[in-house]
Amino acid sequence: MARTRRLNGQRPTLEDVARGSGVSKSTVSRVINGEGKVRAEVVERVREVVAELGYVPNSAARQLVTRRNNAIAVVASQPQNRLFIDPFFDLHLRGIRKELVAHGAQPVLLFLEEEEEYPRVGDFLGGGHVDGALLFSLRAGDPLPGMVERLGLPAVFGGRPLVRGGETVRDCVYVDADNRGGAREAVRHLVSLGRERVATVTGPYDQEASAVDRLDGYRDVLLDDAAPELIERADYTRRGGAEAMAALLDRRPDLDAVFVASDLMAAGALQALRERGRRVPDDVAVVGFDDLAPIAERTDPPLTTVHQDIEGMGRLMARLLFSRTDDPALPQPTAAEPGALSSVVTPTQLVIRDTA
Amino acid sequence: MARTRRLNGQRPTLEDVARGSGVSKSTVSRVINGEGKVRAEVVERVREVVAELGYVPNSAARQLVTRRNNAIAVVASQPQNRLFIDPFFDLHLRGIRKELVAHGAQPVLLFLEEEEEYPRVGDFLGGGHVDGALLFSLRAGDPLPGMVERLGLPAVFGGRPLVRGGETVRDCVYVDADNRGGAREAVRHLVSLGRERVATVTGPYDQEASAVDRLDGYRDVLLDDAAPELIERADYTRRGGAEAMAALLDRRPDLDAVFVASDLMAAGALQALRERGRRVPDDVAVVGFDDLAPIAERTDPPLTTVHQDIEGMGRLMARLLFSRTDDPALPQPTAAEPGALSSVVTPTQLVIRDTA
DNA sequence: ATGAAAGCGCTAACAT
DNA sequence: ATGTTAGCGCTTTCAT
Repeated sequence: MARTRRLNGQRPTLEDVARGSGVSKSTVSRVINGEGKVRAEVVERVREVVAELGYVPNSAARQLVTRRNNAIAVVASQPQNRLFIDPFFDLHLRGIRKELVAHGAQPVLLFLEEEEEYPRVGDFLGGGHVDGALLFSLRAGDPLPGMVERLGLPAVFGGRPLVRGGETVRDCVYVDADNRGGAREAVRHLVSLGRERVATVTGPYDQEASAVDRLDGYRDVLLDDAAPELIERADYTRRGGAEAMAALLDRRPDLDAVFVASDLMAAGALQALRERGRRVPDDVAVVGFDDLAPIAERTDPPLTTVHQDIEGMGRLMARLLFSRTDDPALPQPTAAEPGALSSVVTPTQLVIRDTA
Repeated sequence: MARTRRLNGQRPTLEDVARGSGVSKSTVSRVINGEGKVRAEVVERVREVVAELGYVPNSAARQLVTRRNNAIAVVASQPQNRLFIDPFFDLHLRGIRKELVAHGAQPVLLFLEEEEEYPRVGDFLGGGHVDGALLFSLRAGDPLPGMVERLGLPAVFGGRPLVRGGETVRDCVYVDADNRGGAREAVRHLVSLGRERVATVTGPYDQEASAVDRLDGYRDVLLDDAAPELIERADYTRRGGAEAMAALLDRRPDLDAVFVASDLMAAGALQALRERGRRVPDDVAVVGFDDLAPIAERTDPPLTTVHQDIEGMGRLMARLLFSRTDDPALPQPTAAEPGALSSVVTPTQLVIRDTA
């Protein structure tokens, strides 16, 4: 049965569905949005026409009046391939997506690689395409926190954003692991094993808060024993970990333990130790950080490391965001008062395997 | 200087900017969209107010009238971690993003993992959020081609979509490498080397067109010599390649060459050959497919393989899409006539290293 | 339970 | 060069 059809090649609108089913636009709208208060008979007829016409609501029109569109931006400002290589990112994103999808929100991914992409992404975020944003893997001093703040876009960060030079991010909400506490536990474990010259391979502490915090945790425990030559900075990559380990061994051939601030770097460090003929853990005890199964369980020997619930942190970010976007009455927590919504630091846990 | 400000906590609109700078909405709109025909003096004043108010255009409102919003969806329907592991995806996506960004379009990534995500993604794609879609890594029989067709959304596919059971994708536009030709060249090379029992490890030819095509290329050359026991199917993973190679060696210990349908699988195959004590290329010559630098250049020995310009294919997809979205006057090439726009098959090239 | 009408923020004729 | 006006497709009072 050929009902009213759009002949002009345009997509069908609410109006078309209304005509096709002999009711008003309001009624169709009610059916689409499942508002009840419509006779079952009418509901069915409208549904038929919707299917027949292939009608899909135009969310621009809808957003214009409701101010929402059920999409959440997930933003990562890091070179794409760095993200793809990193199992951390995979897990984190998985957690985020699960929770978003469970809430019926469409996750929309945005990658930022170049400096000049910020304005365009800013326009996108401010343009009403999304109800909120989840941002992570930011560079130090990233303009993103300031941008979402200015836009008044509800946002939650993964990892405490590291501010650089001047501009302070006022009340940005973030989810982060207890990096400092985890590092303390790792180093205390090494000390409790009787190790006396505990070195550390750090992350890029000029770039990432997690690296700063893990180094601070190391210092908390060792205090004055944390000699500068026992500390070597690397970049969270496997190769960087190997090189840093080699440098440490050159400077302090007598070191008997090392806290490596990520599993990936620890894998590199183990390799460097092997190449230098050091036995692990007999000569040198090693503790990593992250507990990424594909790495920590497969190193030789299996890695003692600090566990963090990465997927859970992703889910938490999403839940925190929803606590804001779901109730528009809630005030922006950017005000003086932090509101019901504040940052969360999740616990870590030492997982003892065979390297320490 | 305190000009007119929004006091109600809402985001500023065109109207606010107009009031603040003492001109009409139209003029502000012209300034925003850089249409010229506005006095420099006025332009400057408007720009000031825009900055002062932190005005960002609401693209929902804009989309409603222009039908465009400068965003392109990039859709991958594969388990997220499969994508992240695969260097192919990284390169492909890089090419796509580069071209999109060069055109001033915002790439918006959507991942599909579960069956039940399709409706939501369909609503998103049909909801006017994006001007077009670039889709790749589809599963066999994926509903996506049918969906975008029905929505009338301009789309270009990466890799020829494999139809399964019934529904044919009418005139879907895709970019694909000359998989069949490349495979032919690879196998011909092995034959020209004097190899007489050339086996093949195929991709999942029940799932991906590329696997079908590469197998067809192998058969094209060998004709009746392509005995069933010389053909072993795998899944484009390293482990799968190793297992398939082992199976082939069990069945035909006398094989003297193998065409492996991806570099990742070839890496696995080389390992299996080594474990079985076969020398490469002396005992068994090996040719791969893809020419992914991080793999092909680092295998031992370096891999002879079929090169395809993956990043270029990504860029091409984007360009093809723009040729459609840029000129709305152009008819949908879904009509009987293919129009100026049709699929592109890009050439491949044999890269001879040390395994054949 | 249903319809009529207003309006979300913007652009695009059409005036001037 | 600038302003006025009429919608884009939808939701949402407010009537009925």
